[in-house]
Amino acid sequence: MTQPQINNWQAIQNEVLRRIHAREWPPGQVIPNEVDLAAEFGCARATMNRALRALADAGMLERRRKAGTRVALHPVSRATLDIPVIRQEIEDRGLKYSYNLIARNTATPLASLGPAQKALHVTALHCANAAPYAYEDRWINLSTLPEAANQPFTVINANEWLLMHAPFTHGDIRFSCMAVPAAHAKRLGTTPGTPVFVTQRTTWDHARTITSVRLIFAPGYSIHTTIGSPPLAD
Amino acid sequence: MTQPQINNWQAIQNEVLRRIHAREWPPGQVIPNEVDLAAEFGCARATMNRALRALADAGMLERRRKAGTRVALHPVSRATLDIPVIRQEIEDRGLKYSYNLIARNTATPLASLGPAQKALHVTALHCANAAPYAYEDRWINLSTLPEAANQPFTVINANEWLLMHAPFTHGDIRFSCMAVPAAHAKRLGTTPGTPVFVTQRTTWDHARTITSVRLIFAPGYSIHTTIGSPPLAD
DNA sequence: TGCATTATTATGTCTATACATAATAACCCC
DNA sequence: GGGGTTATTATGTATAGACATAATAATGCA
Repeated sequence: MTQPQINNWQAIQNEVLRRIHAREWPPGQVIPNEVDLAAEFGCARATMNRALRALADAGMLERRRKAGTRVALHPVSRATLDIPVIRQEIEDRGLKYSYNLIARNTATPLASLGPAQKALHVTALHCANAAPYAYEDRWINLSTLPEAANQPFTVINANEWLLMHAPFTHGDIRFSCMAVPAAHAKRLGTTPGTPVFVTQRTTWDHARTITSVRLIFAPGYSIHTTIGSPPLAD
Repeated sequence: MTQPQINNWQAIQNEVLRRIHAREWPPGQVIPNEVDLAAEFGCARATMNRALRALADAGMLERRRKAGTRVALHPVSRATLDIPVIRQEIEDRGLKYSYNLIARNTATPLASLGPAQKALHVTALHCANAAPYAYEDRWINLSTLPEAANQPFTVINANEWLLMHAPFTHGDIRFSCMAVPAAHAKRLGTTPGTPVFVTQRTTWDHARTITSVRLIFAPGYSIHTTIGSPPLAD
């Protein structure tokens, strides 16, 4: 069984995937260990490890020390979705981006930023080809970012300014939908009650909140992504 | 500069992340090459490579041969979201899962499955604690999966049967929202026009479509995920 | 000057070896 | 037989060295 001599990890990954899809290794089954597989494929264990680890990262395999490697019972559909800067998202669609600040004032936020503290409240409208694209309702934590108080956010939007001046360590996103409130319907070029897509995002720099933003998208918005990738060889 | 002697890739990754967040390596900047960094950290190049590659996978760095490694200009928020089996999603929330088949018949699908072919059309309702959770509208490609024709889908739901009998190689998901159609409003325990979250998913086995499913969730549904992970050391 | 060819360079990957670590299996003693 | 200790095992990771590859920079020629 030292025949095939596949010695690049992607080819090995493909072969392992093939065996999983072909049910040679059905869900839940423990597959041979790295040493044996490396011998079978005629490669080093490190290479085998690379291939199997990548598949484990993708959710296709489950690995545990001593217990071995098994095919995931529920080949969990793990999708990675990139959340782009709004400008980029619009320009990638070949549309012209524009931005309008609606309001900007200092106040005490409700809850999203954590314990009550002074924050900057910014509302704005992002447009694509002059048509409403998304309404932004943002709170910026002034105790984390005092320099934000000097920013007008009239030309440079808060999203991009924050990315340049306050990179976050981690964040938290929620996707939902709601009936557009009467107050925002006209801005988004629609009528009150129309279903709209909403994303609510909070970002932190270590333990301190940076910003919490809600984006209400104009009707028709959707997010698209993929699971896995089409196999190269058919 | 051979002092620190950090020789595990995760510690190195953290240190690199620290430098990025601390703006020692601002966005867009090219960072030293692997050989130099390995020397600085007192580790092997392979270890340095592992750390930097992981960060590149996470979207924090951009790497190109010869050009070198640079800090991503837009630290693209790359979220990985797991799309679970509905039963699991419901049971994970501590609720009791139940399933009701609504209809099942053979017909020619519209477009989602590709060129017109015979398909099985299944509609069903997923419930959590007996309350409507999601309405499922699914087409199963019978030319790819003829054995699906013999499945009643009365007890075992199509989602789980397909996972067990027809693993997919890749797929495609779209998240959006809409006003619930009058035909489904009652089933979902709501009134026509209410905004509801919708996911449309198509999966393939190599070049052949397996199934295309639309899930209309009951009002209030949302998807939650995170970007990055809270730093260990604060 | 402009274009094609050739060096250079940083990342990408593979190898063989070694040790660390977590988890199970085996064992031994009471 | 039960419970705690030890051995075994598979993955996880680190290392040094080597070659592959892509992309840029330098060079040379018309």
